[in-house]
Amino acid sequence: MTKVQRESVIREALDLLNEVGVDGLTTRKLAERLGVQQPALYWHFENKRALLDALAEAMLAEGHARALPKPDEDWPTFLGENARSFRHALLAYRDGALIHAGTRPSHQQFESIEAQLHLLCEAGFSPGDAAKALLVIGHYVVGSAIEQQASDTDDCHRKPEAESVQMPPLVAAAFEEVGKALPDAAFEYGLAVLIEGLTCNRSVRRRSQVNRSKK
Amino acid sequence: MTKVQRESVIREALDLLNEVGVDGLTTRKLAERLGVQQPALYWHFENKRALLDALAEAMLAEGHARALPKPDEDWPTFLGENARSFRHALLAYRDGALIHAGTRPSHQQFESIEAQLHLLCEAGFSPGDAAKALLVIGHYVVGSAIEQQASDTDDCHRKPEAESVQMPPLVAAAFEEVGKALPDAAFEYGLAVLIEGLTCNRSVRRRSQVNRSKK
DNA sequence: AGCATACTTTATCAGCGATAAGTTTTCGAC
DNA sequence: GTCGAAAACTTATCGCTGATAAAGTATGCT
Repeated sequence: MTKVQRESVIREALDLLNEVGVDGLTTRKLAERLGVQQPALYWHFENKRALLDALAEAMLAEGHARALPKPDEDWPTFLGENARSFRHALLAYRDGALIHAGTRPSHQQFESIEAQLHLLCEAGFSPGDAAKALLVIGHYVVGSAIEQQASDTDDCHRKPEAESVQMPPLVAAAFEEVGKALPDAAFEYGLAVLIEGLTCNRSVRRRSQVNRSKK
Repeated sequence: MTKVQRESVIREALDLLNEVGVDGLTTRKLAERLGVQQPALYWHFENKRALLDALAEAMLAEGHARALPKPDEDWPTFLGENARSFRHALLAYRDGALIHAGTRPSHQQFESIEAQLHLLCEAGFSPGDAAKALLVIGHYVVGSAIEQQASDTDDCHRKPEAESVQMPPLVAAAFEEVGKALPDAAFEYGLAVLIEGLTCNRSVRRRSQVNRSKK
């Protein structure tokens, strides 16, 4: 079966990714792991971008468990759980967020998006607002995951103690308070802010819709 | 003066970036433009990453006008203007957001951050919450800019009419409503949601702080 | 047996970032 | 003015990358 080979390529690529990062993920290293010559990969994937797209899709399929709302879930908790699940999938592999960025939603994801839009529209969102809400949360998750993974990779190549000296007082205090916590704390803070903003926005919009409907 | 040359390299690199994108931005093409041999660039920049970092810094210096709050600006409008200005700077050059991502704040930016934190702390934010708020908005701006520029680059290589056929109804309706508007509409929506969430969150936190202070 | 399809190999390409070592330019001190 | 050092650039070359062409091998259907 051809599918078996293709999926084993993806598995090995994800493993390799975690060891060397996206810059070190070369077709030759991957081929060597698979006990195969490098051009053999081009039978299964048109080019490297197609391979990376497949990796992004596999990461989501593997780690993004909460793509669909549970039976009687209200929309704010679903949006939160969905964002956490999405983020978890992106962070599960080195440079995962970067690889995901720039990937268009695959056709099999359409049904998940449909269900998500359905949930929001039943709560009073217009289709456009619902789509924007999903987009906004997605952008936030991707943005914070990218920056977190970027700073994970960075770390060493900077003067270790020289920075604290020339830091202004509030920056230093903020570093103190937020630098000790896990980066998840900042993410959760932003996620709560976003969802709270959506609920506020929703009630405002409903009111103005009522006003507007009187004409 | 050595600075003159270095800055002219950056200028030409930014021009070239807009023509060919970050993947096409090679040291050879850049050197050719400058009427110089390729290794000459390594006199001014240690490696390509250093050049890209300089580009990111130059982009902000050039386009990010609202890094500091105006004299009597209230914090929600400043955060909005600041985010718009930041986004504008990232979008001014092709793949600008991607180049910016993974760049640590340069030391000259510290004073801007200090002023921003100051504004928020005077409004009642704790230093940690203020830092988280700035981080969150920054992540959102970067995330949406990256995805917007990624889809700008994409465009052509997909079946043009086949997609609308197999789209579920709500996805299609959302595409209709949000696809026609400029991508700025979605960004502005999210920005408003974020800031509204911050104001709500602020008042809640103040109340609970009052409660807690009674002990 | 024969033949097409699926898969892999060998050989090779142009292009990339980077380094080493030598050459020219610039410019201030004397 | 010239001389020497530092700055700026060139020539030559390296190892590695993604990618293609063409030839080879296995598999399985008729």
